[in-house]
Amino acid sequence: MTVTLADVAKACGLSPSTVSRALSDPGRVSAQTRDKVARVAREMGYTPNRVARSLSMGRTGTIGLIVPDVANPFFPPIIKAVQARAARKDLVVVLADTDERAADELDRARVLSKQVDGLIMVSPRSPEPRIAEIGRLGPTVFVNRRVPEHPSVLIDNADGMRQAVEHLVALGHRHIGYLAGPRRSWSNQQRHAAITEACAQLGAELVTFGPFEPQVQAGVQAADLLQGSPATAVIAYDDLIALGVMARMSERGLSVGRDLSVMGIDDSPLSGMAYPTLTSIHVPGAEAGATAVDLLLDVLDGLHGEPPPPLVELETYLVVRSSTGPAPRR
Amino acid sequence: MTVTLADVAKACGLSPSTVSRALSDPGRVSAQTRDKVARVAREMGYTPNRVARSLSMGRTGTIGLIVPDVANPFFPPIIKAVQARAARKDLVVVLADTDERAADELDRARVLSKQVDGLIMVSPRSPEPRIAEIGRLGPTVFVNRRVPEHPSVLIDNADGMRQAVEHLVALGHRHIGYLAGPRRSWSNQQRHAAITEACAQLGAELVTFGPFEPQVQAGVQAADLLQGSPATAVIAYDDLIALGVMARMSERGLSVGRDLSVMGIDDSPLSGMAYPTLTSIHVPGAEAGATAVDLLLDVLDGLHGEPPPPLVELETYLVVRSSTGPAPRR
DNA sequence: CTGAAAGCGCTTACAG
DNA sequence: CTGAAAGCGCTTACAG
Repeated sequence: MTVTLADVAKACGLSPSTVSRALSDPGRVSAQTRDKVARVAREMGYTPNRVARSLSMGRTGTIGLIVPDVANPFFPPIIKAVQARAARKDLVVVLADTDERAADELDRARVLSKQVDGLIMVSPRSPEPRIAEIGRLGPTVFVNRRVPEHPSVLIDNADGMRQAVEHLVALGHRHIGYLAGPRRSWSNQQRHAAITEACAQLGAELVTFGPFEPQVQAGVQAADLLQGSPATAVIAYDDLIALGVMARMSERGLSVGRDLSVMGIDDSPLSGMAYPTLTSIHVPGAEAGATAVDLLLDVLDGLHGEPPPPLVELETYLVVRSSTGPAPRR
Repeated sequence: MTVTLADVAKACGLSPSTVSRALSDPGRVSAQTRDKVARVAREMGYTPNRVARSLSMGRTGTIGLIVPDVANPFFPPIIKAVQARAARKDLVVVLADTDERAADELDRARVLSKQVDGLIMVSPRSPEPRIAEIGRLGPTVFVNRRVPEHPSVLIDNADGMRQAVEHLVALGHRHIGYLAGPRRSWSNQQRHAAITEACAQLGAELVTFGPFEPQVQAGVQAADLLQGSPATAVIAYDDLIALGVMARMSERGLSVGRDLSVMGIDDSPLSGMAYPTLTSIHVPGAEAGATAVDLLLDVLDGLHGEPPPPLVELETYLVVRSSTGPAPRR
């Protein structure tokens, strides 16, 4: 019922080989053949069977994308970017969401790796050894995690963090709180380190709370922990936690930006939606996604030469909105 | 380099046929054979090539999922649910995001349809005829859109809408605004119709504004249009628009819930994150996603009999939070 | 430029 | 219960 290469060949009075060439590498057949095949194929409504092609070519035209949580607003822009970039390169993307369960990552990666040309692991939560195992499944690029011997797209938190602390210090804040993310998060470690350094350099006192899950609810909880603290400003591991803090403060009748300055990280679409709007550190998720696709393609195409795995580092910067303001007088 | 069925067969001293059976239908071989094959396969690290299997079986074990916008918080829960349900059934899901461009839907569907067993189209924006064409590409289930001759998962807006209007009327609101979604949105039509009916029955005056894009920014714009209106409460096409309205009102120094009651639709995770928290009509996105997978599987498995295409209708209900309150005295 | 042949790695009637 | 054979629909050296 569905028309195959052989059907087209028969209709043209040509061999399947020739039809195949006419369609995929028109330069290698006569102009006459090319035109005829093109016409007949169109008339018959022929569309190549990608599965068959995959089998004989050893390439599926598919890449796998694994993220911790589609519902966390940090990831959708990445997913969109990967998807868009892949589509432009005629690739299709299969998606898996691990629901923030680190233990599921390897499993999902195993399944996907069998039907894709390569994998993009975004913010993987697995411990070191398991990450290495994932890397061995096939061509893999990591986003937001440095993995030895593998191409990775990293976020350089240093600049953004420094700008953030500078901003707060300039506003008169001397005691800054950091609401830590989960321990399994690689970027939490990076962020904590960067902020610690920035505070040391700029003469601010740092107090750390947490760890907290990257969810609004955790921020609500964090807000209450802040009560006895001298911190007049807090930087949250991500925007979700920051939003939770804001919501809770408002609920308690406190003014965010006056009584307490709150800053998020990610600059997710949410930041502009909150009220007051959330000052946040921009993390270029979309660029990271697109870059990851490019890197993966490089690996797939250049399977021969083994150049040192590329490591792209993307920059962060502060976006000031309304949730941060002058330190309150004491 | 990668071990195949044939390798395992040779190592076992059996034919590939037998090894294939031992692995996929153990009941059809001797216990001894079964055990041996299982052991050897494991030892050799054999994993079946899914592409080859797909080609010979005519099933890819993959389903396609097309959504308008991954970044719209209404869709992630659906995506997660589809993904989770599919994973449990040993299916992998390939995702496409059309960026709210109705014109891209058919194209993306065409590409995907060639490498999946079936398609799930969520809230498709294409006009009628093009939707029909998509339906002809292969087994397809539609979510949030009624398509003749095709299984669909629909959202029954009537209950939720009625509850919403009842709630507002009970609070003393007599003039209600509806901030319409885009014309291409099927559910916008449904919602508009349902709210119109509810208002008529409950004796409230309805004023419609829009259409607006499902984005926060559009809500900001809508808030200003409300200025001269007698409406003391508004129901927005979706939570994003509602949030925009809220943000803008707060910016203008007005109190949401007092000066103006605002209600969203979708009850997306966002609703609980806003301040004040957003009263919204719950739309069971996750259930819809899971149901869609089940329906699709039914179609795929029962290709023989042609029972009338199932049409599942999911209910909506009101979730009262803090953005709605008594009508202000005039 | 074109064709016959082999191969990609599995599955599945058909015999035995 | 097991095997030989054909087939899924394409691609690609190898000849000519």
